[in-house]
Amino acid sequence: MEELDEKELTQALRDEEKAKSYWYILHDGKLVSVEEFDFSNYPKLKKFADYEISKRRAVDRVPPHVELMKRLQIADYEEASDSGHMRYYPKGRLIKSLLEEFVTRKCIEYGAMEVETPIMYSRDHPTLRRYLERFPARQYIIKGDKREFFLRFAACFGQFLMCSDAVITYRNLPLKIYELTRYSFRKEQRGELVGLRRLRAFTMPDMHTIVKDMEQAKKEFMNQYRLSVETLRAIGLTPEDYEVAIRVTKDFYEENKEFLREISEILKKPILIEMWDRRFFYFVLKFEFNFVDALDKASALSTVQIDVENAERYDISYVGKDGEKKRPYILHCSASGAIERCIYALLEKAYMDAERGKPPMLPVWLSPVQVRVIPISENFLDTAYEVAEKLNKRLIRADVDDRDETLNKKVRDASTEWIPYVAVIGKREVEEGKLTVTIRAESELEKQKRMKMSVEELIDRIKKECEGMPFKPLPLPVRLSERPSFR
RNA sequence: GCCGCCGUGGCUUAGCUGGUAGAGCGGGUGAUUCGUAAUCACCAGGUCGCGGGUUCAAAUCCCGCCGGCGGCUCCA
Repeated sequence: MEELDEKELTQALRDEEKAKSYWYILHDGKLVSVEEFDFSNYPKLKKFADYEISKRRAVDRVPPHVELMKRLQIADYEEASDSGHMRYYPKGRLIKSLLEEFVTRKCIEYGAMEVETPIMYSRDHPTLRRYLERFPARQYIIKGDKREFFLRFAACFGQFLMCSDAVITYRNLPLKIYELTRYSFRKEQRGELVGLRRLRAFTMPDMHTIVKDMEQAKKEFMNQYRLSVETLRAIGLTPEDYEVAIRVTKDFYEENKEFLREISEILKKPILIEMWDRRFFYFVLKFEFNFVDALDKASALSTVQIDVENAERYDISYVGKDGEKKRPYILHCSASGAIERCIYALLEKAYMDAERGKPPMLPVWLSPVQVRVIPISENFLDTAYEVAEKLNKRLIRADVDDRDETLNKKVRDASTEWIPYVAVIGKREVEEGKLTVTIRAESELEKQKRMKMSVEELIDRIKKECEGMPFKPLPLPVRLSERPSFR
């Protein structure tokens, strides 16, 4: 049994080696080989292409987000677990919850039905077995009473098995099913694991769309491309933050040049194309949005694939208008990519901002503390509590620095915590009925932007900024003195 | 998985060629009630990642393991 697995694995790897890749840049409707493309206006795309093609990377330091995730008490390594399994502190859990809720909402608004499927499956299930043989990833194996199980590495299994048993007609198509997989497991090699970028247990929003034919597949592909752009943008990652890659078989490309040109029109930026002379994965077309980090490493966030193989393998079919059973195509979509990887990207982006003199921060809707209220002295503590209470009641995460520390110290701490709004209250403020608020997003590292505003004005401002995004209450005690430090 | 570097109180770290640990931050206590980036003093806190070995003696040398990072590889 073990021996057989080994054979299958090498066979699949060999297949992979056999397919040749050709690299191009698609820009303004023209396909140019990577060697001929003028990258001078696209330094990040150049970095990305280098990373993908030459696999060249000279890095001699720990990625910046690792120190940040620890210092900001978002996440940390958990030595008692396997590598690549993190602990998330209250702030990290909050950020994850918000992202999870947001992406899930996006997919449901898009028309997906949310389901839940098991996290482990029998290794001997005939259909799954063939899938595993085809993709020799390293899985976690769990021993049951009689059978052995593997932990899922995506939601494909559960959703495909569900669809295989479902009665689906052409009227139901396109049929979208969504699951937030917490977790998906991939036993990546140890040397591949880094901070929040690459994990062995990660949270993956995974949507599958069953479509009746290639026309419908292409239409959905385009819609989901747009969905992914929107999702990342709302999360805080704009198209300037990532590079687009499209991987396609030569045949598909030749037959769909116009379609790919239309795709490239959506973001109007050059796209790295990897073309395979034959199909060796289950898909004929996929795109990825790749985040390029502070050390020039790239990793995929959103991705959509057109799967031409698994409907057959899982015996998924639909009844056509003519009453005949037909074989659909399936799209795989992760609108945001792994949630942990989104946090990694946001932290790396903030780090790169700081290098350019901009105070690093998270988007306001994701900031664990949105407003810190600092009383100038003990005399204004009660007023500070009142202000914080008012904010929290209006669904804004606010806390109060009630510690016996100097004002300077409190201001400094609020800043190193990346708190977007710091409101100071003293005699002047009480008399004027206004707060003196430091606005991080409009500050520079050396020069803070400060504004007098009423509580209502502050509320309006934050409400506007966070419009349409999910909210969760402060995950920590309001008073800093009552709050533990997790490191 | 392979190769390399690393692992000292909660955190950051000093400790040269072996003689059983020093600091800063954080924490506790007291003083201080402060107008925008670290107030002062005192106190507590360490089986030096884990397990073996060499030695009169190991944080320091050797072996194994675990964990982190980097490279190779890989990323459904």
